[in-house]
Amino acid sequence: MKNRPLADSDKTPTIKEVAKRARTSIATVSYVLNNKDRYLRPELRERVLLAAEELGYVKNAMASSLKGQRRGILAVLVPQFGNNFFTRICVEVEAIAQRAGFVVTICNSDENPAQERSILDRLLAQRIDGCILSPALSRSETAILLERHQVPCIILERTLDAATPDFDFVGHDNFQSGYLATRKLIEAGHRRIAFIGWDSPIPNIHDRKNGYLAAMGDCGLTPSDGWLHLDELTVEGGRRAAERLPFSEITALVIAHHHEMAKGTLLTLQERGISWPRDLSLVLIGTPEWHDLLRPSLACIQRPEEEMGRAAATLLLKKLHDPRHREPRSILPVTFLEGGSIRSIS
Amino acid sequence: MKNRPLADSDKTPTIKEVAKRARTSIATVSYVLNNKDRYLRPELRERVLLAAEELGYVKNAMASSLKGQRRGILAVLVPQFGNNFFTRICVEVEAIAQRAGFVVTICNSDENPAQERSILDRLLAQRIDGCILSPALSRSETAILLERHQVPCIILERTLDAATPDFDFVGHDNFQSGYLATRKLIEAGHRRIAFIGWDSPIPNIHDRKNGYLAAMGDCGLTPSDGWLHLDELTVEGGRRAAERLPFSEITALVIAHHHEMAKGTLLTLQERGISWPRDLSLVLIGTPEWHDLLRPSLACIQRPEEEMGRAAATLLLKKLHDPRHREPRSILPVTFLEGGSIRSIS
DNA sequence: TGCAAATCGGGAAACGTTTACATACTGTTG
DNA sequence: CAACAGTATGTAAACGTTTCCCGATTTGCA
Repeated sequence: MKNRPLADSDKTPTIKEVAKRARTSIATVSYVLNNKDRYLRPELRERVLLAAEELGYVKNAMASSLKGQRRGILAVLVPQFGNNFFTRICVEVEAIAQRAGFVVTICNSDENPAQERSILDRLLAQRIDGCILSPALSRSETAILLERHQVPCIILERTLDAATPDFDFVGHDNFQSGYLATRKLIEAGHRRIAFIGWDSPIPNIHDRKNGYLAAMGDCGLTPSDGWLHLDELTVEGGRRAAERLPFSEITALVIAHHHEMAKGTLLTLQERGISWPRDLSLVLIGTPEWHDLLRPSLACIQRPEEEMGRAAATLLLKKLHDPRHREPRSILPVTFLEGGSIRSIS
Repeated sequence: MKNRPLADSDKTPTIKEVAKRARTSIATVSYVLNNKDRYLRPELRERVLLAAEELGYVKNAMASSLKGQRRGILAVLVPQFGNNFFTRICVEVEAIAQRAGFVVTICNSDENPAQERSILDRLLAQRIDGCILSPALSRSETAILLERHQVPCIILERTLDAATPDFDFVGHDNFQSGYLATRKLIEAGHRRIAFIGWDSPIPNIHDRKNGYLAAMGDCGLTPSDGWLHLDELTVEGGRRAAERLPFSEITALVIAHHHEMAKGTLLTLQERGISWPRDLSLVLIGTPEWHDLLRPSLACIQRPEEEMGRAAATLLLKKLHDPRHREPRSILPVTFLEGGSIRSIS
């Protein structure tokens, strides 16, 4: 038995064919299918529904949004799709958007502004209803373009470069994460604390470093030369930074990024036989899946990915409903996750 | 300075306004913008391009696909978006689709057929150009609907239930992964090997178990009662399965799923003081980020996620170009990744 | 000079919807 | 029985493109 495509046409049927089959007009079909209230004999309504069902009719969202209807598509544009942090956020956004009847296109700019731009053009062409944007390199161009084209837009996690019009923003507290990580080590009695971070072109990433410096300063501590290393956000970068640490001087380390970079650092420590917390106490910013599988487990600064995803998505939905809706920048707090990687040396 | 929306309208301009500004017709603008070959004075062409630029014109993809053009959207519909395995595939698909000028909507059915169905309706309404589908619970309904609506469709990783028309397929070799994992343990001298897997409603998942049984059988070994445990694909499921293992009997264990389930199993082992490979040799199916961070590191069966993503995406693109294009089911092989979790007991 | 071919450009019909408006009945009321 | 409210349905104009078709101008060549 050959698998025949659709009822009696060879392409997915239109409203017109439904109308014909139900022996009525296009308009009537449209009214029924969108169940607008309109005086309609129940019998006719039934006939239309039946015809649509029999033909396997599926509304053409393009045609209907041409006439000014909602598009049905939200976009998420992130700089590192592979990074757990962003993946977790995407999962949450997708779930919420789905419940609201949208589909979500997820795009990866890969920290590349040119690529971000070309994606943006495609998204604008698609006339997406709204966008959650975490800009590559913090450039505001993309956000401004979205605004120019009146696409509701939430900036995620990364602040924009210039003094651009204040966009809606959802992020986490980078400063606090650096501060808290350092603080926890200080509270355990550490004084000689190093810091490994991303040599990033993104301004607010450096708040982690600033948090570290502030926590040190608040306790009257000054990092020596060679305690603070910034490098690439890769396994290699993590390795290089780790290799530059003066292990004889320091007793603790803040690893400011959980993704590839932390992996490089930890591998290097393991290979050099530096074990935690015996030789070095550790706090990691971010919560990789494996934080509690390592032995001893890793103390982490947990960022609220799920909450961020929810916050961004619901804020976007609100703006869809009322474009003038504004909310104060929401900078969500981080929490400290106990682990066995801190040794008390009081 | 107030941030004025667009050049001189308050909404994103249409081709008509570009035409007016360039003092020519809509038709001409369309020809220029799509650079179809048409006899056109270079001067006019310039004028059109300039006008479009000045107005910030962005083609309306909906209108243009209404007229039978390509839609510009591919879909990926997976059952576990949060699972690393699928995430890695999605990353690759997205990258390839992007290079081909598409955007990708990624949807999560969350192993829920009803949800899958409702997503499907939305995707059909969007008239997506093509779809990569990894069906929830292996039901073929979704795939059949896609075919009925003539949406090119690649089935990913999970075979469909009934003897449905043969769809294009990209997956990895589940049987081989179970077989190889077991085989490696046998080669290291183990005879009493247990297996923890997912009590799954999906048929081809059980090929891993079958691979395990076949490898045992091939070497004249028979698993005793209590060596094989299937449970939920969650941390809890992994814990429960681990707790039922007869540790006094067995010397090795195949953990058939890397995601949450493996985590539960490993945590339980750690908590009960069973260390690998001293007390128990381990092979894990799947390659979590942390496989080489654990000490000793974990021997893994590596599934070719990147390759699968690439294969599925390029196959889909080929089918877009020629809908009759067919390729044999591609079942990609797995590889063994050395690790410190196998003890030789020859 | 004449005329076909090449060059250049616009008019208008589709694509599949939504919706304002028009039309046509049926009671009910004064 | 005229008028009107209420009920029930259809007509047709948009929405923003693409592209077929046709007309007009220029060029090349006999």
